[in-house]
Amino acid sequence: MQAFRLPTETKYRFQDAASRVRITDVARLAGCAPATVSRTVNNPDKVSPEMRSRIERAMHELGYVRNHAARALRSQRSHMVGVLIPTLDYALYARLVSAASTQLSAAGISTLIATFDYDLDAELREARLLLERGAEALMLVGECHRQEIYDLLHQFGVPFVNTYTFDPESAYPTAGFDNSASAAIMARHLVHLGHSDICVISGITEDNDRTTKRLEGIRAELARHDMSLPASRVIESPYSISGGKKACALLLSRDAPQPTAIVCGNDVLALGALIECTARGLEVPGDISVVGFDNLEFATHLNPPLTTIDVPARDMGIAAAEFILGKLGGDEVAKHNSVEVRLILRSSSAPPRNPGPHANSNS
Amino acid sequence: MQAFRLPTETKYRFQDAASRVRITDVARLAGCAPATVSRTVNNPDKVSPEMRSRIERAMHELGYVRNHAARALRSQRSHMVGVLIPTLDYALYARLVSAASTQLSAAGISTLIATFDYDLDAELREARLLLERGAEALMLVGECHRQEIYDLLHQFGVPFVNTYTFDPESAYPTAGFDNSASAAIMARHLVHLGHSDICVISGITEDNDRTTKRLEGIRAELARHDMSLPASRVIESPYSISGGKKACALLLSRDAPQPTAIVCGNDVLALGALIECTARGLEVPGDISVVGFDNLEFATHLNPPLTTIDVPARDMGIAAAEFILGKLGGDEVAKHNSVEVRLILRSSSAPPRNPGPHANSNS
DNA sequence: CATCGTGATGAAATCGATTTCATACCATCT
DNA sequence: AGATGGTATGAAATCGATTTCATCACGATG
Repeated sequence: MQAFRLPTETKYRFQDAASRVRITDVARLAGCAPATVSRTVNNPDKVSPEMRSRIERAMHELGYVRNHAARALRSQRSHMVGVLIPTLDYALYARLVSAASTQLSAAGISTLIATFDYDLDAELREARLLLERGAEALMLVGECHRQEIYDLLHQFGVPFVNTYTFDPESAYPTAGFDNSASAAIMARHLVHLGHSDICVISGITEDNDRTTKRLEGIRAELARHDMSLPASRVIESPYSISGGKKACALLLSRDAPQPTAIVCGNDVLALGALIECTARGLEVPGDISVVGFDNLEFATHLNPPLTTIDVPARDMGIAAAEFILGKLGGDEVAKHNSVEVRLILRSSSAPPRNPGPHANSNS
Repeated sequence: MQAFRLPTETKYRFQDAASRVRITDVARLAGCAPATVSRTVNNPDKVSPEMRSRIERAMHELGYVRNHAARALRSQRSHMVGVLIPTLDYALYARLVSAASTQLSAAGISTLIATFDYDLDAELREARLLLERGAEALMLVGECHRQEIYDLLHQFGVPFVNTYTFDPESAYPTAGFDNSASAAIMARHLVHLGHSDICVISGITEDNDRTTKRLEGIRAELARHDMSLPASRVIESPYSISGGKKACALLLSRDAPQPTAIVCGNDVLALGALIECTARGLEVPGDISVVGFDNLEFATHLNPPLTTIDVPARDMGIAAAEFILGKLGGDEVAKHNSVEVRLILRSSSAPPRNPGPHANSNS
């Protein structure tokens, strides 16, 4: 019985559909060798015009579509890059990926995406998977990754870039901004307004160099003005509105003197803090200033509008994509690329009722 | 033995890195045939325990990573699915993708992402690219696509699902909700409150079945109450705050009697409308009701909090992923899957000053 | 005791395009 | 005329894993 099983004809329609048009089919119809078809696809000017048009007609007639796996296997080029981000469920990350993906697509490169929800072990697993899938380069977020990721990247000889961070001193390419300096700008703003009792609601700093550096930046700036930031004035919270509310409540209910300003790790936390302050009958910015980070879309429309730091996620995505494209193209590319963050002054920050020693009229 | 390895040793480190460990290297070290290594990777229980552990040790020692292209070529399985969305720069799409990607990843499937910025021709190009890359299935948004996409999908025998829509009558699988019915719910809500002068700020309806259906749903519901929706009471606008403001300004400045309620295509437009109304000294909802769609995170925190329709994007992503996984696994799967939208009553909607004939106390 | 079935393994074919190398042709130059 | 070079094309090797088919050993069965 095996003997006469009619080859593929009688099998599932799956097979049927799967037996797609191959390059040899095109070659046969066009009356040439597969190599010539390949050339018209990849190096059109190496083929004579008549032959080319004949082949193009054949391709069109048969509805030929290249087989990527075969192509990738032989040419060792996958035309795909991997993007590895904590989550897509945060506007700036989504925008970063969006911009990068669009940029890459214009260069004929597809984007493989993977998220790891801030779990570095998951990140490692996904990285391995992306490399296995043949990603020619990787876009990461931040500098803090499992050492194995760096090892793998090295072993595979795959270029990559750490986004959301900028550090000319780093051994690894970066594309982003200096988290420490940016947070310091905000701290300085508050100090200049005359605040001396400053609290911080930070994002979770464990395994996260961006949040860690922002906190460091604030601490350093305060130290520069002879102010300290004791542990009791800092609370870490996941990036959520309710987290911001809870953290704010905790800070406000402590014995310590009431803070006159709260620096939040991002706008979402700031929104939570704002809500909590309002609920407690505190006026913002009259009784207390609240500032954020990221300049999310809603920040302008809050009541009061939120003072924050604008992070140009789109530019970052483009910069990262350009870096990767350059690397893949074998160009000389700057190892570190920065995008510009800006302090956005709105009305959620103002001088405290009793300005401190560093108060500054022009801030 | 070093002597033998001269070739690769002395080449560029790039080459070095590129000449990755292959299955034959593992086989050699483990003293078996490549086939056996392949089996331990893909069908561990077809290999004896001793052999398996020997091979696993060898793989680990050499840092073996499968070559996806070869694997895909031979097995005709890419373990990748494509996701084709208008933009990642909209919270619900990002969330949809995020959820789907996570779900797929858990099943060992990677996500290829492509965006087309609402340009159907770009969508077609990207679809072709995704299929060329070997996507085993496609996740689309809406039902309105170039016919060629459906043709290609058919030709390739690739399963797909249209998300963001639910229509048991559709010839193509859907995973989402009934846009028409959902918008009708909102219209009904306003009618029950007693509104009779209702305007609509719709998303762009060209090439977009979701926006088109929402508008139809509103129109149908109004008709059910003997109310019409003349063209002069509808403005289309891209999904942006400024678009919402402009559209709202236009509606309010027309000769027609002032509307008592504005239905917006999404929360972003509603926010714009809200801002415009406030700027004109209109009280919401006292003078005019404004309602949105999507229940974006900020909607609760607006002033006044926005009445809207909650769209469970995460559930949709999961449903779509499950559908695709089922299809790929050869399971029986329901062709159409719906997720539940809910009317979220907040304080941006209220009865008009002079309730119309359909006013209803319990709404 | 011959036979059969079963499970573990190996040898070799295979997936579909790219790429190297060879060839044929024609034009140009000495 | 002969040497040279460039261009268009074809034949065949190749990428690295999977899969089919064959083989072998071993225990069970009639």
